[in-house]
Amino acid sequence: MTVRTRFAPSPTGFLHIGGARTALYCWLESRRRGGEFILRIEDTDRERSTDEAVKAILDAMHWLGLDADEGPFYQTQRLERYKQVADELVAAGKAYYAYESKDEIEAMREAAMAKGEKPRYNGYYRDRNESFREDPNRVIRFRNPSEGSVVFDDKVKGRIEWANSELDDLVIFRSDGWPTYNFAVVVDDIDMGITEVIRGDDHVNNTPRQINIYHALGAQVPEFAHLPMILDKEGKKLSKRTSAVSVMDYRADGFVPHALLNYLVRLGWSHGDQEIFSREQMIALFDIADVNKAASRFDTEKLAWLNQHYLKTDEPRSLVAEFEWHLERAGIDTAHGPAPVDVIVALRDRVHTLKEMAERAKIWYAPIAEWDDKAVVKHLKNDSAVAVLDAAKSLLGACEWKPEPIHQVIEQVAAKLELGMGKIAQPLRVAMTGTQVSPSIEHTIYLAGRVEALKRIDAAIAMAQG
RNA sequence: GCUCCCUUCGUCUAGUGGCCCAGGACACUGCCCUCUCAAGGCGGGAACACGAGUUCGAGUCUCGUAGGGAGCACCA
Repeated sequence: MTVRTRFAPSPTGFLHIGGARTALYCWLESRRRGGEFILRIEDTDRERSTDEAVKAILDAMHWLGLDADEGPFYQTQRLERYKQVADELVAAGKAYYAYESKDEIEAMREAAMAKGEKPRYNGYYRDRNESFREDPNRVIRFRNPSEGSVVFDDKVKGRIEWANSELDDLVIFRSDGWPTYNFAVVVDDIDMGITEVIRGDDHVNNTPRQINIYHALGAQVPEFAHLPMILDKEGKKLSKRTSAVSVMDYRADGFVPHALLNYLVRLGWSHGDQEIFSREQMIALFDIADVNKAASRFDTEKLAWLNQHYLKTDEPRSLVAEFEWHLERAGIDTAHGPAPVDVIVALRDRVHTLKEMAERAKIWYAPIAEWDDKAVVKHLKNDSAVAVLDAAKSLLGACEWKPEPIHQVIEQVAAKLELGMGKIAQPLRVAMTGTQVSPSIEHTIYLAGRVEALKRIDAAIAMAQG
């Protein structure tokens, strides 16, 4: 039987980090085993689901490169099917109509709590065999077994056993005519032939009751794998207030998809001491059975390290499109100025993100906005600065315009004036950028372009003499 | 309250009874390299939650304790 996994988000917000990792693990598990990956949108909560959220999730999945083989399927389009299955269950005596109001249910829960018991349905209609009637409170409840226990072997958590006496008769069809989550998922997973249910471990508690529904429906129970949560730096639940949670926020912050994927795959899973994984390696090596049981914390600094790793090692051309997206967002006009690919080469081992790179790239696309006074005083207002700038200017006017020849020019200036590189590079750096920090001097000059570089040297000479 | 789950350096993790006075990575830190900033190279400090038990031997098995988490909805 071919392996089929699915990612089933509810469209009530953006794709967040935890969801992205779940999607990644589902995707990897299906890819490694030559199976299929299905995307399903769980939108039965009509109040909270939105089309914008659906689009945001799809966009994020696409940006990450987690392509689905089937779907997206929408639960709202499968209402008739859920009705049909629920009716079958009622007809077979495995589910029944119940007519308590929400207030009555609430009172029931409070009474149970007061007695120190688990709040649950008291089973009033369980054996009353009431027939269908029009009633605003009409729901369908599943007749959960009252004896024995449910056992399953979770691929992450191990063996879990649950006494049926702990479970009550859950509502599978609400009074508003929509199925509930626990019912819809089971029907969907059966219909879609899902063999591996991989999801967050907040669903562990739902699993026994879902297994009972599988049994009632006479369906094969899939394998389950419940992933531990991802916490924030403080070990608290990830929340928008304390950290970036949306995948697309990470894009805006300048991370590349591969780095995020690599970070996520290592959060809760490992392969010996290996830290860096190409997509192919992830697919070949990942195994859901090797995932850790404990929750883990999201560490942006390690993500940043991985991001820089990919900025440094990826083919620069492959980063251009994403980098241009950031340049545009930073309000930079690239009509004039260096080729973005050259900027990437000059800056990639000096920044951790593409956002930072775009910020630093500004000095080559627009005039120097402000001069760092300390830099000017230290490197331009001294005995040798003017001579250095003059010498550089005349040689740069004629050399081939590439980093290597420019480097030769710098060395010639140093030799001619009998000065160390520090005395040569710093005045030129201030001339080019207005600051004392930038990439290697030959790249800094190269990126400015010959005309602009000479203009900036002239301006610096004027300043040095002024 | 009840049920279920979790617990190795600050963080992510390796470890499936002896190879572990616990290995790697991020972060931090010392030195080297160096035109600035980085990057890079070589070092350093840093952990088996606690207590019993099983065993010749326990991070690894069992049981308790403590701490953390999830769920107990006509939300997914």
